[in-house]
Amino acid sequence: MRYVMVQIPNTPPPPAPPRSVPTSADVARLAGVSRATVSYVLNNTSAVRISEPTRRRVHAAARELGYVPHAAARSLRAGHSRMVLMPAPNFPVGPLYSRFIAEVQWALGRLDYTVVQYGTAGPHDDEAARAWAELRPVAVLVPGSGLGARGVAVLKRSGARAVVTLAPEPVEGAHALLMDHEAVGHCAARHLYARGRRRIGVVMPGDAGLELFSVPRLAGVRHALRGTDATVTELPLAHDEESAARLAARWRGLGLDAVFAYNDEYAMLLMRALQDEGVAIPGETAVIGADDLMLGRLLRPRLSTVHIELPSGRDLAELVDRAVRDPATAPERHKVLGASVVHRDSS
Amino acid sequence: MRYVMVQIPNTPPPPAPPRSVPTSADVARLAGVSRATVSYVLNNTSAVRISEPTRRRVHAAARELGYVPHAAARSLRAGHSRMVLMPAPNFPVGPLYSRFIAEVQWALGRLDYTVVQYGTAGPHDDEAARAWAELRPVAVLVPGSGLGARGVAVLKRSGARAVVTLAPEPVEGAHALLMDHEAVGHCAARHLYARGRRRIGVVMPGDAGLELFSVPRLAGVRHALRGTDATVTELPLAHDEESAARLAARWRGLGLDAVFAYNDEYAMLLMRALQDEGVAIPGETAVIGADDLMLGRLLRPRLSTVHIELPSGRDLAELVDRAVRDPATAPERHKVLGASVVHRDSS
DNA sequence: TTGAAAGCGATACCAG
DNA sequence: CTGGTATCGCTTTCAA
Repeated sequence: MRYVMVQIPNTPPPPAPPRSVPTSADVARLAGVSRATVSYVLNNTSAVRISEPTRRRVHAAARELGYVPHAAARSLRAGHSRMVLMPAPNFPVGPLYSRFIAEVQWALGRLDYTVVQYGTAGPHDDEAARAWAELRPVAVLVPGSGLGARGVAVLKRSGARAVVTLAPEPVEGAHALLMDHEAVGHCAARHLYARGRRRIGVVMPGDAGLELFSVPRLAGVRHALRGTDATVTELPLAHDEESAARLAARWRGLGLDAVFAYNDEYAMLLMRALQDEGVAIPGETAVIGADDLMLGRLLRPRLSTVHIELPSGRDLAELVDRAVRDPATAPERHKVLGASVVHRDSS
Repeated sequence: MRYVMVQIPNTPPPPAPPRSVPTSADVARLAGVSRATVSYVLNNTSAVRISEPTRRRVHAAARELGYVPHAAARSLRAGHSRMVLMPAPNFPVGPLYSRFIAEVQWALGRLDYTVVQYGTAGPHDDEAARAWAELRPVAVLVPGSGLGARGVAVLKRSGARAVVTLAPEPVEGAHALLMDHEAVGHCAARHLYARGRRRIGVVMPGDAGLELFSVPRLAGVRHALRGTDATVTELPLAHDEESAARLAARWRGLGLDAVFAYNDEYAMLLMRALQDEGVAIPGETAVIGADDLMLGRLLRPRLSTVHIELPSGRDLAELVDRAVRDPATAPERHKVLGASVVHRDSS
């Protein structure tokens, strides 16, 4: 059963034929002054003093016409804009990440930048970079790691004074906020090892786009356990019940005594399937998630997790601002991901 | 403990001094042709035939300089753009909604529109509308209900050929996708009533921005139960454990035999608190959520929920396209929210 | 087939 | 204090 776009009858008559969009010339005409004067008045230009009556007439005319300046024309003339371009991430974003993004936007707004989300970051950002560059943003903030040195060069050549990537690996020529997801896996693995677990599973989510994080997390696990007697087993898992049930059904055969479930959502999915299968948690198998979501505290047993700390939006905004003001400085590299275990009852 | 912006040393030397941004004039000069010819070649203008050797020279020059056209200049000249502006929603979006948004973007992209997210929709959209209008979008897609007739007028006067709102209530002059959240509450209430429940609680989330949905959902519940012997009790609830525990502690005193928990996340929160308090579900109290998230199926008892159906992104994109092509038509109003109960074990 | 030139809307210099 | 005017980068007639 689908309910889609059921049109309901509407009353209002077709609107009046649209007048053409008013320009500063229209305002000038109506106010009986020149376009220059209009510009001075509406921008409060301090270098020039305009008489009060004139100002009034200009403002009145602008209001009457519903005049709104044309951003493109303005920035064309000015030769620059304060637009920060941020392509939408192409991976499913959790509450953590989306809060971070919102914070960044807000902080950049405070610094008088205009944040614009255009298009989607993805595996082919070097091509997409051309499209982004057409907008002549003063800075570009790219989540994920689809952008290479070529893309950065395109953006810089077309006037971007700062390119910042948010990804596990830095990119030549761009500032980098290094989201070190290895640390997450490292943390989780050390915790499980310390609790006496030796045969450790690592969930690899099926969700497209998540490899960006899951692969480094796995690497972190491997790294933490190198040289110990522990084993690491990859466990592909799609985000649905059937997949979880299948995995749980062959669980005992795997002989694992612990699992790092990628994040809290996958942990919940897997934990439920294991419990349905009669696997005792944490007795038979310890489970740890990541992201420290609310839902982990609501599960029974309460879910152990890796708490992830992202930088404040303000910090990132200030990095962008610094870079814009002084584009000549070498790209900064910041490690911005803090990971720490929150031990609860599932491990 | 906070890990924030730990700078790590970096090797690369400061980049070469940035040349100024190449324009089509530079390309023309390098190719030894006029700017007009450059434009013809790069835009594949069919009205004019350019010799193959010339085309080659132009393309080569463009590539060598890393030329990227200036979108603002182009649309200034053209007198219009294909930008669809979509302010980001100012309420916390669930997976349902964000998938819808992504779909819309994709579908509009297919129709050759450029979707740009700029700023945030909010309670003061009539003021924000001015800022949006500066970008001269050909269409504006506004989630939430902060935009009034005034804001719509501003946008239209500055050239927007279509304004579409996604909200419970229509706005004068704008096309409307009516998200009828009353239907959600209505559905839930009828279900609970049919299952013999009479003293019905309705969770009102504390999350800012959610009143947009919670108020209509409550109204839907009230409406469904009007004229029956059932009672409706509002239950304010913040999205944290303490708040849930407090509510659960006074639960028996409330004497409710059912609760519509706003959505699945709040339902999970409340259900856990009730279970911790020893309240039997569904025996003593029935619980129903909304949004039909995965997590509902993972809870025990499995969570009953209201499944919500949003229109396809393609449909919305086509509405926008229609409106842009023929702005004279009266605003369309569409009911776009389908609601149906998914009965599981919690009710 | 190519080039010269007008003009989109806003701003900032320089005269008056 | 205010008005003419050149200019930003690009497209598109109109002529050659």
